[in-house]
Amino acid sequence: MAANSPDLDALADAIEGFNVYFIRLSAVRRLSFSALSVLHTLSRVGRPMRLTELTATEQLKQPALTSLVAKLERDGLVARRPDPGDGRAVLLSLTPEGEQVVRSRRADRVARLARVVDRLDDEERAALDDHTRLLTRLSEIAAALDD
Amino acid sequence: MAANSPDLDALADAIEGFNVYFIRLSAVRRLSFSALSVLHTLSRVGRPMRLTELTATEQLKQPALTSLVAKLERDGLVARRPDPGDGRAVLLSLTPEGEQVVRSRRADRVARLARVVDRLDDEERAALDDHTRLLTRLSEIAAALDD
DNA sequence: CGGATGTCAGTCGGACTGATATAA
DNA sequence: CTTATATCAGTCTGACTGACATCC
Repeated sequence: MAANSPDLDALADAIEGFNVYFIRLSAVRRLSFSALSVLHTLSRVGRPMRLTELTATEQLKQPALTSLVAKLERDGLVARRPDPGDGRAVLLSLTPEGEQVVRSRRADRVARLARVVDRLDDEERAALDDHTRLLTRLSEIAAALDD
Repeated sequence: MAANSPDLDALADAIEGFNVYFIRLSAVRRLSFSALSVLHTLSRVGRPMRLTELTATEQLKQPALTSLVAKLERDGLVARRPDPGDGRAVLLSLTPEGEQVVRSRRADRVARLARVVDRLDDEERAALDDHTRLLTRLSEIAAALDD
């Protein structure tokens, strides 16, 4: 390992260790991991999406998404309407209730983070925003590499 | 929001965004998420574990672990032997082949990280080890809070 | 005996593949 | 006609609950 390069093994371990804690899902309204992921993606993208578009980000095939979205629609979390410009396609968007689920999950995670950050010392806490920026940069680069 | 406190919403978003990228599993040997998680836990803990002990870290009930471990044993990735000190219990450990699976997954992730880190500028790259330390601190605190 | 550990049996949801309808 | 989008049908894996055998 080169002297001046970052320790990627240590970083990978740190990420994995942190994920073990961060991922633990407070089972919101009996929704599956995939269901929550769809809600989250719709929220993050912020505009109506097609089923096919979701197959790219979710790890599901089209038929699985069809039935998953049907369930989310029955539950009142997702709205489906035909695409006015393309008779084959369906446009999916979050209902207000669906948005509420996403917000509530985010709030849970922030509350969890707050309890952890509370235990940091002042110096560590001061470094946290830089940390956030770097993490965001890594995500952006990673997303760009996937194109 | 207080002026001198870190932006937890931004941090939560950054973590979620990064996980979207980092979690994507290269389907190793047709192993399920749960199966990989068990292998990973056994590797991380580094000593034989009971089924019951695994139910605490994995998000599975005992019967599910029984069949999952049975499958892993058939596949030669996990070894089961009776606990010499307790006739009810079974001790689970990774076989060399199981350890190889974990190593290979780690290597994949490090390689992925390397491609991303490559695109950072010098200043960002220099900050990365501090980043790792902070992330590790967060995991340790989070783990301690769960007791 | 009561509590802990693990397994067995039956059920169910969620995902896959392959085939199909409809529109671009 | 070919391609894209979505859905339907059938199957299978993986997880659950509840009952059970075994050992502390």
